[in-house]
Order: sequence, then C-alpha cells, then structure tokens
Amino acid sequence: MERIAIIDGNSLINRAYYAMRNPMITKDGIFTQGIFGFLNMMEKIKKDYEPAYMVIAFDLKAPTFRHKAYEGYKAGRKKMPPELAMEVPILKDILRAMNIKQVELEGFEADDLIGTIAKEAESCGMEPLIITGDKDELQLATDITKIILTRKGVSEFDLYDRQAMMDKYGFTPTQFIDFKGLMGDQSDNIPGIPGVGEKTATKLILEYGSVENLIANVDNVKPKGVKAKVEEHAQLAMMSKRLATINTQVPMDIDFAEYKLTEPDYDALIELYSRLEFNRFLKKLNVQRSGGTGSGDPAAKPLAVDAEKLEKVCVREDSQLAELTLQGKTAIKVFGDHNHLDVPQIEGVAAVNGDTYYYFDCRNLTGFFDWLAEQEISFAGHSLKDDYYMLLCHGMTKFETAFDTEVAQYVLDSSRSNYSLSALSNEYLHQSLRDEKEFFEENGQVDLFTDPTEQYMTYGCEVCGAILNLAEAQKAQIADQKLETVLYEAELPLVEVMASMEHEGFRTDKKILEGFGVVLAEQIGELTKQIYGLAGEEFNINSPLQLGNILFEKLGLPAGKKTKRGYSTSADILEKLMDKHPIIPLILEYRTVSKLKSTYVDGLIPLISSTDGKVHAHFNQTVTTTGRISCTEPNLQNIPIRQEMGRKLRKAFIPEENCVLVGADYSQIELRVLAHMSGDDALIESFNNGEDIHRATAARVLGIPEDKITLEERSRAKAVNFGVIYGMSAFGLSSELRITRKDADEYIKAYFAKHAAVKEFMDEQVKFCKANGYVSTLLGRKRFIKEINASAYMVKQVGERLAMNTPIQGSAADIIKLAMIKVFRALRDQGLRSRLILQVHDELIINTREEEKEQVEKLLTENMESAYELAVKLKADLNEGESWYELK
DNA sequence: TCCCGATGCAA
DNA sequence: TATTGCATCGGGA
Repeated sequence: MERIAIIDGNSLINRAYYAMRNPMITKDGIFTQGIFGFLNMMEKIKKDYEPAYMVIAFDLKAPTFRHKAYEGYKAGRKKMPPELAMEVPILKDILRAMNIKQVELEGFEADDLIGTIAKEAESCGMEPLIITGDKDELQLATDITKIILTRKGVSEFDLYDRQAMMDKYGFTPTQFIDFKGLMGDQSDNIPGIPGVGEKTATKLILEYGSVENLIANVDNVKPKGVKAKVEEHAQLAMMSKRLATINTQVPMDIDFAEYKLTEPDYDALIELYSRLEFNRFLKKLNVQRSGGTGSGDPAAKPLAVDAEKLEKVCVREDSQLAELTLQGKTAIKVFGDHNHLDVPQIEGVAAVNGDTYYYFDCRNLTGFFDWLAEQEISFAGHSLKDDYYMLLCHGMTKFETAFDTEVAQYVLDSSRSNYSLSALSNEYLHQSLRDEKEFFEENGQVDLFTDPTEQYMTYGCEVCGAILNLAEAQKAQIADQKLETVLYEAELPLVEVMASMEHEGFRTDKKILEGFGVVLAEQIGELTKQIYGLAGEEFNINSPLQLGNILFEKLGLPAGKKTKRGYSTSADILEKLMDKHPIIPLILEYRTVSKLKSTYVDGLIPLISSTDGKVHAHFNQTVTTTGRISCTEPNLQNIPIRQEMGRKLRKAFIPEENCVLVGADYSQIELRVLAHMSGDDALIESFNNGEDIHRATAARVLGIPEDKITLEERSRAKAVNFGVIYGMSAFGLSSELRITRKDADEYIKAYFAKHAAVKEFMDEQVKFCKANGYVSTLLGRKRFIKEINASAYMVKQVGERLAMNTPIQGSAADIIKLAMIKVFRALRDQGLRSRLILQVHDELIINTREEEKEQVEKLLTENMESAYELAVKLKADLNEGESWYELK
C-alpha cells in the first residue's frame, strides 16, 4: 500500500518554533527556527515511513464556516508572533523548491483539508499518515489512516491508528468528537457543557456513546447535577460537537499525481538554504544530488579536486623546505592577523600544488618566505590581495596571479555584497564551508596554550580545495559571458598592484595633524560659544534633530525640506538662510571645522603605523558596482581639497626620506570616454583641439563664440557636462544650478540638440539594458541592472540613469586600472625604487626617489596616456611636491 | 552594542 | 528627483 503523508503546516511550524530553546537567526536577521524544526520533522517522516506522496495543508487568515457558526470560535487565541509569521512564506518557498504540493482553501482550516484528503486517499487504496501537533486530528484515525502526533516539540512523536487510540483513550476516534463536544476546548474557545470536565466527559461518552444519544437518554443520567447540566446545555453541546468535527467533505480537487514526491529544484533549494544558513541541509543536499542517478544535472559533475584525497604534508622544519620545490599553479591561503598598524603575524600558509596539500607552520620556520619567493609558482586564492599583503610584509616582493575567486565573482556580478568563500562554495559547489570565524568557534579558539597547527591545517585544506574547484566553475562562466578581457587583462594583474600600494602606504606626519587638531579644537570652542550665545541655550550642534529645533522652532527660521526625523539642516538648506540669521554662517563654519577634526584629524591619527609612520589604507577591488576601487581605514580617496582649510590636511601626507611625491591625474577622463563611446563629433573635435571642454560646451549650446563665454556660463555648462555623465534629469540640474525646472529642461534640450550622438548613445544604453539586463564598459565589464525593467516609475528611472552612467564611469575605471598595471610594471622593469602608493579614481601618486624623479615622471605620464586608445587623446597632468598639498 | 539616517568629504 | 564611494555622529532598537 502506498503511503501518503499529509502534514498540518501551521501546527508543525508552530510546534517547531516554540520547541526551540534558543532563537535561530541568520546574520541577515531572518528567523529560522520554525522552518528548521519543520524540515527536521519532515526529513524524519520521509526516512521512517518512506511515503510516496506528500502534501502540506495550511490555514488561511479568512474566517471559516466555524467562525460563521459561532462567533466566539478561536476567540482570544494569541496571534502568531511576527518572527514566526515571517518564517511561513519562506517555508512555503522551500516546499515549492522541493516540489511538495501545498493546499489551502478559503473558508476551511487545514484540519478539514487534511481530513478530506485522508478520506479520499483511503478510498483510493492508500495509507494516509497525518502529521500534526494538534490532538483534535485524532478523530481522523481509522484502521488505515494513522495520526502522527508530535511530542516534546517536534523531536519525538507518537503514532495512533484506530486501535491505538482506543487503547489510550478508551473510545473511538469518532467518539473523540463527542468527548470534545461535552468538555469543550479552551484553545479553540469551544464551550462544551459548563462544569463538565475530562473525567465526567469520559464517563458519559463511555456510557452513552455519543452526544446525541446522551441527550436522548438524559433522563437516565446520574448524578442529578450532571443531568441538570446536560439538560440545560444540550444545544451548546450539539454546537460544540459541530465545531469540533473536522469536515471531510471539503469541495476541493484532489489529484494525487500532484502529491507525488519527486526531485527537488536543487538550485532553488541551495539558494534558500544558503540564505538561511542551513549548512547541514546543504551538505545533505550535496550527497543526495551527487548520489542521485542520472538526473542529468550538469552541476553534478565531479569536482577537480577532492580535498580529502590529497596527500597531506605538514612542513614544520626548515630542513623539509630544503628538499622541496614547487612549480605551477598553487592554491594558497595565508593565516595571519590582518593588521595594518604593525607587521602582521603569520601563523601558517596552506597550499595545494598538484595532488599534494602542504601546510607550512610559519611559527617554526625561519627560511620559509625566502624559500617561497624562489618557487616558480602562480597563485590561486580567494581575496589574494590579503595573502599578498601579509607576504609582502615578510619580504616577498613578486607575485604571479593565476586566479582569485573573489575577484572573479566580482567580475561576474559586481552587485553582490557577499563574496565570501563560504557563500560561493555553497552556490557553485553545493558544499558547505565554514568561514574562518565559524571554524575556529567550532574547533576551539586558538590561544597561547594550544597548538593551532592541526586546526589551521585542516581548515586550510578545505579552503584551498574549495578555491581550486570554484575557480574551475567560474572560469567556464567567465568564458560564457565574455569577461576574459576584464578579468585577465585588468582585474587579476591588478591584485598585486593593490597589495603593493597597501604595503607601501602613505607616509603621514602625525605632528602636523596634531597641530592642526589643536587649531581646529580652538575654533570649535570659539564657534560653540558664539552659537550657544545666539541660540540662547546650550545644545548639541552635531545633532540635526536638536539643531533643527533651535533653528526652525525657537528662532523661527523658514524651514525648507523635511527629513524622516524632522527638519533638514543640510548645508544647501542652511546656505539659503545665510542672511536670515547670524547663527547660520556660524553653524556652517562649525560643521566644516568639526568635520575636519573628527574625520580627518582624530580619525586619521590612530591609523598611522607606529612602526613606519605610514597609513596603510585598505584598497578594495570588489566593492563598487561600476568597477572603481574603494578605500577604507582611512579612506584616502576623500581627503579634502576643494576648500583651502581642508586642503591644508594634505600637508600631512608626505614622501619618504630622500623622496618626492609625483602624481598625475587624467584630464576629463569621463567626458573623453563619453566622446569616444558616443562618437560625438563636436566633443571629439573639442578634445582634439585641446579646447577648454566646459567653455566649448557652453559656446555650442548657447550659440556664441568661446571667447564671449562668461565664467557663469562656463560653470553652468560644466554642471551640464556632469549631469550628462550622471544621466541627468531636469529636476536634478535645476536644483544643482538653482534655476527653474523649466530652464533646466530647456538647457538639456539645447545640449542634446548640439550633441545628438550623445543623446543617441544614452538612448542606446537604456535600450540595450532593457533588452539584456546589463550594460558594458570598454573592457567588457558588465553591470546587471535589475531596476531597468521595474514596474515602479521611480525605480525604472533610477535603472535608466545607472544604465547611462555605468558605461562611462566603469570605462574610466577600466582605463586607470590598465594604467596602474602598466605603471607598476614599468617601475619594476626599469629597476626603480619608486612605488605607486595611491589611486584616486583619475589620479595616481608615486612615492618617488629623488634620483628617479625624471624617469618616473616620464613613465607615469606616458603609461597613463597610452593605457587605452580612444578616439580622443588621453591627457594626464603631472604634479610633484614635498607633500600631497603641493600636488596641484 | 549594533544599526540606520543625516551629513559631508572625494572623484 | 544626478553617479560611485566611506566616516562620523546621534539616537533608537
């Protein structure tokens, strides 16, 4: 007889949720314990009973026929907590991915659907198994239909058929309904007969068999008290029985073929399990999937490396190194602290080369880094820059990059926020891999008293294995998507350059910063005093909330925009109030000064390494959606320059001894890229003639000669040029230029009239993106833009702007990355000691040995200008100085 | 303690 | 209601 498992979805997830002592929650804040318990229970049922069919019944919010019969039905039942309510839709997604049928029907409870299905199944010759935490469903038991009732949450269960039920309760499943009709049910707010409890109800049922029969023979009922109660509440008892009766005649279509258990949608399931961090289920899924016969799943092909089968060598003595040479591609993972303030300590290095896994215990080896530098190997890693950084700190200088799985994934999809090896391992390999923190939490923290070698060795092998397997999978996708150029020509060669820039660092004069800090502190004190005086009270000037209240409530200034919390106090609002009150300029001044002090003085000083007096910023290659680099701790890409007061900070950034700073910045790189990509004749001609591009734009749009263009007109044209790059709107331009929307609209029209090719280019980007879901840069870098086909107007508008901006910003990023690689290589090839230390989107800075200055200036300019050939010349402007301040 | 909104710095 | 970032602060969960 084929079994069909019929599961009470709401009941089971409720039980699971309350059974768990500790809440389960993912790092993204999704509660998962209900789902987890549910799935465990389901797995157990599958294993123990091997049903051929399965269906899950859910309740709907809509009122049922019981509510209509008795308005108090289920009144006062406490609602599902929101944490659990959030889990239900996710569970439903999982069931869908498992290809398990779900049923729900307006006007009926899950009980009724379950009863109806069970009855139908039985009549079709199946053996129904009902899985629930709800005792009421015991009434559905027959000689064939069995009820599995959860006990102690969901970890154990009892199985009842008709006989088991009679043994336990002494009456039949049907009598169970009569029993409830008499004693009622508090949880469903079924009244029953007041004063009749479990004892009396049991006695009455055993004697009279049913509620109807009891009422018919009420005269015989003893004792008198009970008789009176039954007489008085006969109607109530009948109604209670009706409420407690599960409807097995629900009008629903039952097609058992839909309930047949089949193969799940593995990819969907993996995605969901990954998101829910159900690593155990993930692992089980892998086993099922690879063990499955002929499902024809391409992802089930054998992995390149089986970490468990590698020969494992632990190198703890220098003598072992002497006998060892490595060649060719090597997966690597360096274990060390990622400290940028001091020399990072390296615990050990894991490496897979060929069929052998090596773990080098660096705490015991003295010649390891010299040895490693001599090996003719190319590295494959995940976030190799971090490994390189640590190795650079220990004397290695040259690296060959075979592959980086983090960078590769960034090239495949730059919109992700999580590039962790464990996430990618789940997605590509369907193997769970703990991240470093999880691993050491599970295996005991490393401390002074325990030898961590064993742990690092075990974990390193898993990591290196995953890297090699992941790399193979990614390479195929890189080829499919035609991303080879951007990956192999730009991103991978850049890894070493980024590591080197971090390692070199930027020398920073702490004394200058501290001196600046003192001056700023004095100014802040003075401004604070004056502001308090004008406000008539003391308050936190840094709090937009408090400041807004002072300005717009107490002083009664006209409020501009509102924010979610209150009045906007941003600079552009305050500037409009400049003449309205003397406190305004003081606030703006205070803002400027305190920004400088908190972010750029107080924030920067602790990041200066005491070892070498430099800041070693973190450059990140996988953060921006467009292909730019980003920079943190500190962010050297936003050091002030526009205002003189802030610009003075740059005096603290200085070259090393006997060195000078040499920098060069691309002139109008994004507009040049636009000229090239759009092929706009007017733009191209202006660039080729070496014209001032903003002045030339103004002249064309306004139809007057260049030499008649005023500074005001030039500055407007400049804003429009920026606007074009950003995918401008009339609204955006109008607020930027403080002109009416209509004027801005006309300006834009006039601009596009004179730059038809630009307009055409922009339209084409949007059109392409709508058709293909992505846009591309010069090197073929892609950015997927899901907003582009959104139904909401605003969202779609955003998508269109991204489609217009990304090819330009991204292509400029491509070009400077190529330039960085060329410059880095040129410095090395020419045997120079000068080093690239910073990139700021269109600018490169080299810490230059004085004696190498001319050579460096030449190679920097030349390599930047020849990085990529465009329809217009690339121009780089050179600067030099004794501090970053002087590079202007 | 962590997280988000507001703000402001850069290209 | 203009693109891409990061750091700081206040204030609330």
